[in-house]
Amino acid sequence: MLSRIFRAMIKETDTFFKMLADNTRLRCLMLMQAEGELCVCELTHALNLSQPKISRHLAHLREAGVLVARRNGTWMNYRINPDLQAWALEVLQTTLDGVRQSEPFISDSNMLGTMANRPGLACCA
Amino acid sequence: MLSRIFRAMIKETDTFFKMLADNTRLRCLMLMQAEGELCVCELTHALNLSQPKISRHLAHLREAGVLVARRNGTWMNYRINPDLQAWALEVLQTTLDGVRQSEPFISDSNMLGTMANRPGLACCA
DNA sequence: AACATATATATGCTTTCACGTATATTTCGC
DNA sequence: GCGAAATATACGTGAAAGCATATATATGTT
Repeated sequence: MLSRIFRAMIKETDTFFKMLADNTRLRCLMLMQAEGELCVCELTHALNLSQPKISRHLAHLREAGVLVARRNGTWMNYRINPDLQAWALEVLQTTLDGVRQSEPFISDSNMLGTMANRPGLACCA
Repeated sequence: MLSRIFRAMIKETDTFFKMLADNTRLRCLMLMQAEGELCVCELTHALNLSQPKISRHLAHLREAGVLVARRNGTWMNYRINPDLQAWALEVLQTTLDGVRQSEPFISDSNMLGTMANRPGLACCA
């Protein structure tokens, strides 16, 4: 079985860090690193920012290869690209461990946790 | 002995990544992570870039708390701030491990290695 | 003090990037 | 097909950031 041979190569190393160099994008990434797949409305709610703003940043992250997207009905689910270079994935995890106990991660995480009608967590489950 | 209690706190997490988000700065940082302390002329030679360009980026890195500087005669030696948060130091090491076998790190490292009259490595040692 | 070396800063310019608002697109249920 | 919900994009604007060139500062030597 010739499974994934090619990793999602980010052209330049600094491109990866450019994606982490914006607070909105970083908050989104940290939430996804912690929670896995999230949709636009969950991120919009958690960060309390406008939908276009979130959507545009997610598009950037996707174009850069940092995120992958999966459509589920009207929802678009984004998650960190599992085919990123190993060192890049490790950087994300290390960063999460570093910010886990501090703002804005705590608030974002709480907002997400208390969100009503999350698409993934069906109301009737 | 009340040694270092306070770590060099970077105000915002994304500020740290902004510093890594420029190719010139990243190349400098990777060299310093690998080699330790380096002076401006060594970096200028290794990256083959203009002195003002290197100097300005080092100043940015210093202002952001990512680097510390030490004067030695006419030379200014820069090194990665050892008081950075642990996760930030780990990110730098992980990144170095990730780029060690690829360009531009290989070339930069070679250029540094073959540089004549390096200030640190005295000619008469 | 004059000079050379190493480094830092200033200036003017161009590009990149993030933003808010408005609008378009996609999908689903009817 | 139509309306509603979720998401994406377009447009105009302002701020930030990088660059090259020129120049200033600091240190050591004579």
